[in-house]
Amino acid sequence: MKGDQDLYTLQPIASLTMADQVEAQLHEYIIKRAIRPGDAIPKEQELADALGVSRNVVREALSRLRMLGLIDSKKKRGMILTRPDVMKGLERILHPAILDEQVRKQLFELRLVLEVGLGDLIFARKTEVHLKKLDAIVERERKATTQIEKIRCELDFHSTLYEMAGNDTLKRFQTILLPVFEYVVEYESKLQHTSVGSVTHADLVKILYSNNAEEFPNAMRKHLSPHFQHL
Amino acid sequence: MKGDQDLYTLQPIASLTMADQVEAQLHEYIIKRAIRPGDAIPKEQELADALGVSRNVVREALSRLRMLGLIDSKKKRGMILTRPDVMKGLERILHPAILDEQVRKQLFELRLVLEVGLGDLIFARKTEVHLKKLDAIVERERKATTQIEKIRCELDFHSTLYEMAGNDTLKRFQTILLPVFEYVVEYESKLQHTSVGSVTHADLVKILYSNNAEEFPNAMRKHLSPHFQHL
DNA sequence: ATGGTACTTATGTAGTACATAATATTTAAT
DNA sequence: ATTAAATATTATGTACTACATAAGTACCAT
Repeated sequence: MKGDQDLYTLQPIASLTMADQVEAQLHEYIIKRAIRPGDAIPKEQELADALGVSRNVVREALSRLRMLGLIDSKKKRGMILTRPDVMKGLERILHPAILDEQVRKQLFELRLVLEVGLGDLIFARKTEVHLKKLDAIVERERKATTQIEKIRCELDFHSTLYEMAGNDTLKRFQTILLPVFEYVVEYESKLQHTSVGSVTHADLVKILYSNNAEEFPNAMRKHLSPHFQHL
Repeated sequence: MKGDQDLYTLQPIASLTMADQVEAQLHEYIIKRAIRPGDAIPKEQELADALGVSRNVVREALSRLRMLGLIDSKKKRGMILTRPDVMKGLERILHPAILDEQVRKQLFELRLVLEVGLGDLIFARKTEVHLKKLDAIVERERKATTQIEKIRCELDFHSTLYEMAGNDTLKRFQTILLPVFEYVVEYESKLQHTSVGSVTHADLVKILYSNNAEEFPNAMRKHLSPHFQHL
């Protein structure tokens, strides 16, 4: 058709609801004014009046910010800004069942990337206690008879690595991603027998006992190599 | 009304609002029923009646889910489930100014982890076009005179690496994290002159031209070593 | 001062009414 | 009869009011 090119100039109609706009404005308000956690923000009715919308709309916008952990509200105290919880939004969405197949795959790749790169944080912060814990898991895995027990050890081992990294945000991220991983692992196991990588958990622990951070990334790459094959 | 209750039995009161509970229930409803994107969900009034709350409350809950990208709503068509946008919630929160200092630091560490571990995805998906693009950036950087131009090249280079990984979720994640990085880099630059790592961008490109994925993680570690020192 | 009482205030919830836009239905026109 | 226009229908979006509830505040009595 002739007019097709012209169509590109058309932008998707904004069609933002009032609540959307109010949310955006409040967000900007918070950021621009550099409001510190603990500070109070205007009352709902004041905001409604100032913005020229109904309190209802303001509440919808505030409800979203509250969900994100940006604000907290008490009955009479009004609303105060809180330290936003970075991972809160992710928690609600990252449920394997409602994720696109492709996104699931991408999140799984993200996990591989994280674990390969995790080395330096671990080496910087590992303690004897951590290493002993890994030893125990490896030992438990060696004795494990059932498949379920082995999988549990697998999860424990890698979770402990994230713990050792001493980065709460990262650890939390991993926890949120866990169900996605399980989902993908199950899918992979149907695809082919997940051969164990040439580097075992025991090998990884040995490297961690040494102080040779250089070896870690490639060791982990080899450990995860069965998964990398699916790229 | 009656006498006082035993204080020991008092638990940290949850004090969930109706909207909170409705949100949780709707969330569960969506997941349990395995509703596929495109499917319709009941009307607001129906939900309100079924849950025994006012439509107002239902709307607050729906508003949150809509913000997360879980549902979409058109005027008459009702509401339909959509593919949730994994990163949407993060986008709104990850503004450096409102983040805890510690969280900022942790996110910056996350970036280091990501880039060190990024190698295998890049090697699996890199193309000639990508490599040429990196060449161009390195060349631009070599000729750069101002500090600003150099920093821009720095950002472009690393952004391109994420692009090469061919993982949209990951790329998006990096884009969202960018402002946080800038914030931290500025902070670091005050702390001490950010000496360039012993491995340059040109060195990294050379490795990417070769097909030796083994070298990448440690090369990147050395490249980023000035940042790692702040651990 | 201490403790209680009543008052005040801001959020939370309910309910009604209407605007708006998209669909469905009916009517009109060629 | 098929198409086009007008109309009715319906679900979301917005506004407004009213009241419940909890958390401060002030005031009072002992």
